[in-house]
Amino acid sequence: MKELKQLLLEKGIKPTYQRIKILEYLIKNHTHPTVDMIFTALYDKVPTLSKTTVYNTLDVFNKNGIIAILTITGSEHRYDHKMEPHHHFLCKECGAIIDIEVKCPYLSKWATGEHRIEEVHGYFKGVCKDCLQKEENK
Amino acid sequence: MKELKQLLLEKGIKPTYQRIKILEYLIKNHTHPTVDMIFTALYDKVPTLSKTTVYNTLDVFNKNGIIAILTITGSEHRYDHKMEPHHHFLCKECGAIIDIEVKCPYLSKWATGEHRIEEVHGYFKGVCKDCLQKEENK
DNA sequence: TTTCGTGCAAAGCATTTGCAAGTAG
DNA sequence: CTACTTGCAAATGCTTTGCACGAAA
Repeated sequence: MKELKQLLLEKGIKPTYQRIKILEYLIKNHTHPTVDMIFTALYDKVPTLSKTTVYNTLDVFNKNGIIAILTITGSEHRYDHKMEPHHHFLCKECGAIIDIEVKCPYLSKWATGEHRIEEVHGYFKGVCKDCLQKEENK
Repeated sequence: MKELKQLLLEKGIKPTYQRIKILEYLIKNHTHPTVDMIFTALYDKVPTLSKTTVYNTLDVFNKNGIIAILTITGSEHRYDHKMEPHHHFLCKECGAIIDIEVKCPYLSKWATGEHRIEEVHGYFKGVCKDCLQKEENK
């Protein structure tokens, strides 16, 4: 908890209670949540929390490079606490978003040499192994 | 024009005037347009056209594998007439979406082996070479 | 006739904006 | 005091849905 406050201060972000709680949630839950998931999960502990504040906070985090925004589903944004560079897999069956390790040296290396690349995204869609398993068991 | 009708028939899609026009637009304009761009561009020639029909048609095309849907911007869907597999680059400056050739054998090869992959997407964000040029000339 | 496609209007959601009140340094 | 943050409410924008009309087989 102490470290989170420190982490925000280092990035020049005022460590308010809401921001610490949202960051804590993102670090503990690598489920690529929506704004609504974050809001609902924290509402118990932070009863005055509003979605606007969640949006504001995520915007600040994103601009400071603490998180990445995924547009994988097409209907809402998903938020991902940045760790090692990796890609994502969306299961069309259950909706889960699963981290996929990147083994290629680096995408930008082979993809382009003329544009200035600032973000590298990659994602896949299909059916996750859990859902495949369930289908087999029917 | 004749070929477009044929192309739709082969896919089992009833070749209505609206559908042919929308397909023609997508083939002639590889600009990854929004629904609104398609609608606005065709409204002159097809005055009775509605956005609902554009949505319906794109949905049919997508389900038949004629087009791909990009969620690169996060605010609206972009539609791409499927050609060779490739990735996309979004310029944060001018909003252009530029095709990026894929030189890696195939992403799914090295990314995962457990989930059933049905779609492979990749995209980059940054500043395109045109906008970089403009900055230099200032 | 029966099915399928079209398109208007309304509804649905995620996100953004305006703004007043609160809080920290 | 001053600047920033919060959060309610309203607005915005993209997409979907309900439904009636119309065209084609």
